[in-house]
Amino acid sequence: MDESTSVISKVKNDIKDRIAKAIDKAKAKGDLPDYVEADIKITMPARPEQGDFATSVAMALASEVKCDDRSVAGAIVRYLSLEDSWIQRVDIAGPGFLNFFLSTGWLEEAMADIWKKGPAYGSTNYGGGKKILIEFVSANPTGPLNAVNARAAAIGDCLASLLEASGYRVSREYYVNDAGNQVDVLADSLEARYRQVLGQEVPFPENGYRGEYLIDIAKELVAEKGDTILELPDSERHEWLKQYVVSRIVEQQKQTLLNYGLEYDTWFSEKSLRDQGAPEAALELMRQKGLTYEKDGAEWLNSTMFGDDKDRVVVKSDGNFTYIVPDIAYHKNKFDRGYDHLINILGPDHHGYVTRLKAGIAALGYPPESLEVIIAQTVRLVRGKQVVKMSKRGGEFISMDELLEEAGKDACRFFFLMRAPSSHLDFDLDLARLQSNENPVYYVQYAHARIASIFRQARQEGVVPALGPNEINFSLLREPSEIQMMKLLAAFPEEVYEFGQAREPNRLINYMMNVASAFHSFYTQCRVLGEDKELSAARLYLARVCQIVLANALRMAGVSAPESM
RNA sequence: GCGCCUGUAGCUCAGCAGGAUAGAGCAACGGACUUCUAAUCCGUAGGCCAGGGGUUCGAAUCCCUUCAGGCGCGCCA
Repeated sequence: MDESTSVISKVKNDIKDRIAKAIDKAKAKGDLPDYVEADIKITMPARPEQGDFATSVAMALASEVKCDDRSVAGAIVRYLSLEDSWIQRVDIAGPGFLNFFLSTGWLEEAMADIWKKGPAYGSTNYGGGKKILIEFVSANPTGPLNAVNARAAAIGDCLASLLEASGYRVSREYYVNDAGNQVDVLADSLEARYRQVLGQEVPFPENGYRGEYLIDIAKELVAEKGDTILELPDSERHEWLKQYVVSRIVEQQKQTLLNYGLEYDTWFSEKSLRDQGAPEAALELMRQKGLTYEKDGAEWLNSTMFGDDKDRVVVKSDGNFTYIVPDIAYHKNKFDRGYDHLINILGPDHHGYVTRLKAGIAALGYPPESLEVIIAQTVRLVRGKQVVKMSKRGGEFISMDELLEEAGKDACRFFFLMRAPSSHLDFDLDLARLQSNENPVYYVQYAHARIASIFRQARQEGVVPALGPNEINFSLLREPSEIQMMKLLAAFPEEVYEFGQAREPNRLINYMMNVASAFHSFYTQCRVLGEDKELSAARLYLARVCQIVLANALRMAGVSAPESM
C-alpha cells in the first residue's frame, strides 16, 4: 500500500474506472448515445442490503438521455468487467442504483494498512503540500479570552489538524492587535488602576477597560516596581505601560490556550508590522494604482470597485489610518510569506467586515478567493435552562479559564466541535461538567479506555497481545458488528480529507461517535478473549486497529484518549 | 431598510458538493452484568424537516418568497 493514499480510495477508484469503461463500451455498442458524460460518485450505503458500495450514475445518465433509469443501469452492468477485482456481485436496486457487493479482501487490506501506519493512519497527501495559513482566535490583547474564543480555538485547531493530515502544510497563527487606539485606552486604564492601587484618587477613563484583571495586573506592577513608573515622563510612561500590559495579557492568553492543548506556530504582532512601515507601504501601493481619493478631509479606498457595498475611509481626517489599512498590510504580508491559501476564523460580529477586507487585498492585486473566512457563530452559555449572561460590562462573565476549570479541556473541545461552525450553539455548563453517561465526551473516550482494558486483561492472561496482520485469519471476522466496524475504520482517511475540505470539523466528532458505537456493539456481541485462540487473535487485532483510529481522531480533535476511566 | 447565520423528535443538534425507509445524544418506557470496565448494549415510543411556491426522474438538501430568532451595517477595532 502506498504511503500517501488509502485502501478505500483505491477501491472506489477501481469501481469508478470499471464503470467508466463499461459506459464507454455501451456507447461503442450503441446501447448508450455517445455524447453522454458521466460524473461517477461512489458512496457507501448505510444498509448492508444496499451493498458495500453504490452509485447513482445510471439515474443521472438516464435523465440526460431521456430513457428508463433501470435500462441504463442494465446497460452498464452488461458491460461491467468484474475480472480480477474484489467485486462479487452487482445489483440494480430501487430506482436505478448500482449496488456493489465485495469480497472482504479489501477490508483485510485496509485493516493491515491501519496496523502499518499506526499514528499516521488517516493521513494522505491529497493536499499536495499546499501552504495554508489559518488565523484564529486573534482576540484583542485587552482582556482574558472568553467562551467564543474557546469555540474558535477548538474549530481552528481541529481544522488545522484535519488539513495537516490531508497533506497540506498548515500554519496556525494568532494576530495580536497590539497597536492602535484600543491599546492606548488599555494603557490609560492600567495607569488609572496603578495610581488607585498606590492610593491616588484618579478618575477612570470613560471608555476604559473595567475588568478585575487590570486591578490584578496593577497590584502586581506595584509589587514589582513600586511607584517608580510614575517618575517617567508622560509619553514614555504611557509607552512603557502599554508594552507592559499588552505583554502581560498576551502571556495570559497564551497560557490559557496552552491549557487548552493549543500551541500556535506564530504570534504575529501588529506593532511589528507598523514599525516596519507596512501599512504605509500598502497604502502607497493603492495610491499608485489610483485606487484612493480625497473626500471630506479624509482619504478613501475605492473598494466598491472590488465588490464592497461602499467605499471605505483609509486615512482619517486626523491623519491616522483606519483599522483596515494595517489589516490589509497584514494580509499582504501573509501572501508575501508564500501561503497559497488563507483561512480566517472570525466571530459573527465581524462578518460585515469580510467583503471590505477582500476588497482591500484585491486592491493590492491579490486574488480575493485565496482568502477564506469562516464565521464561528455565537455561543450561549446555559446552566440547564438558565442562560448565563455574558456581558462585559458587569454581571456574570465567564472567561475561558473558568470554563476550562469547570468543564475541563476535553469536554470543552468536544462540545465546541460537536456543532457546525455556522450553528449558534448552547453550551450547557451543567452537562459538560457532568461526569456521567449523559456527557457525550465519555462515550468516545470510554471506547478507547475499554480497548486498553482488554489489552491489560490479555497481558494478565498471558495472551500474545498483538499479532501482526499476516498472522491473522480475517475470515473469522464475520459478525455484522465486526464488518460494520471494519468498514468504518477503512473509511477514515477519506473522511478526514472530506471533513477538512468541507471545513466542518464537527463531522469528525460525528465519525468518532459512530466508531465508538460500532465498538461498543462489537464488545457486547463478540467476546474478544475466549477459548478459540485464533478467533481471539483476530478480535484483538480488530480492537487494536479500532483503538488506533480512535486515538488518531481524538488527537485531531485535541481531546485526550485515556487508557482507563 | 440592506447584508450574514439559523429554523429538523420534548431538549441540544447531525444529516457527508440532491438519492433508497430522515438520524444521534439526553429526557421517557421495557429488557440485558457470577465471564474482557453497565460511563455499555438491545428494544419501544416520539417528526407536515417553520409556512408557501418553484427547479427534476427524485428536495430536509438547490432557487424564490413569507414568518420567527441571532448578529452586523462608523473617519471604533
